[in-house]
Amino acid sequence: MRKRRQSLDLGVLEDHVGYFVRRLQVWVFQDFVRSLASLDIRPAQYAVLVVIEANSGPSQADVAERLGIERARLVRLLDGLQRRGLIRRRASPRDRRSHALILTRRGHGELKRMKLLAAAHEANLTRRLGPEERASILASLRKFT
Amino acid sequence: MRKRRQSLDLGVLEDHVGYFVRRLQVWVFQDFVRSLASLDIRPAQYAVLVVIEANSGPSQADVAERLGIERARLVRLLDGLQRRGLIRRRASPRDRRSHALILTRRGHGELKRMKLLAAAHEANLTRRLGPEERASILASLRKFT
DNA sequence: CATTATTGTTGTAAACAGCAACAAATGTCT
DNA sequence: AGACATTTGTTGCTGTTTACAACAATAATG
Repeated sequence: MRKRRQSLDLGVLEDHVGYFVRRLQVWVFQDFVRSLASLDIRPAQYAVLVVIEANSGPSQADVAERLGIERARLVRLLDGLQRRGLIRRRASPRDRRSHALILTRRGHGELKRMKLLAAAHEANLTRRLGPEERASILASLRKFT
Repeated sequence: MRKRRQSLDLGVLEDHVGYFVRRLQVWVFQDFVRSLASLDIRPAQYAVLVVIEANSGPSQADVAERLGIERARLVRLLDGLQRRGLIRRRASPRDRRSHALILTRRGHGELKRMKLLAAAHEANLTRRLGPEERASILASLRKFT
């Protein structure tokens, strides 16, 4: 039998929001990755695709700012999505520096499947937290941003 | 004047707990790092020190499991703390494989100062969220683990 | 026009996470 | 007791994420 070992005391960590936020974040992240593994999509990629779909030809700077990721990182992230034929960088009509991001037809199709799996992931979380607790957390977190 | 640009639509991201958890986590992490920058301590290091203080001579495996970090990563993290004279790896009396982790006198002193700065960071968050909202989030997140 | 700011991009470094392997020590089972 | 499996701390390697600095092209501003 395994050696019995009671859980350690967290000390003042018990009063730090950051500690628990991180624990939940890790769990959510891992479950999301697992849930979308068959499509080989990670959370950041999913977020970018969703935001591109929900807006008409946003620029890279727009997307980066809205999602709170660095412009430099978004560049390489989009490179990957473009290589896979999910998005296109169209020339912007009014600003020759910037790109208007759009989903390809294939991108739309894939995103549709991603959303199904993402919803399943969200259901996992609901099962783990209980529906009202999840709604409560969601409402509280929304107020933050 | 800056080009006026209204915020992009988040689309279905609005219904994903993970998205908002990440946003909060990033904010908390950055504010924590900034708050403890003068002591050159990062969140993971702080958590380890707190847990060592709150328990009597825990093993590395204990701490790693409790904090959800990998044993391998904890090794290098402890190397750094030991080099700075904050902790010691005492020989465990009952198991010659494992170490009993303890704070040095200096570790105790430094941790005391860290706690003050960490409390200030927590106050930042409270100011940002409001006291009752923070309490609500903390309670909800605690239930998760 | 001259200057300043923004956009996309590349490069680089650090932190962080995951996996595999290993020797030493302990536990388990017959 | 001895054979076998497991645990502990450790090292190495591979990506991923984050941060920061620089740059050319273009746009905005005085």
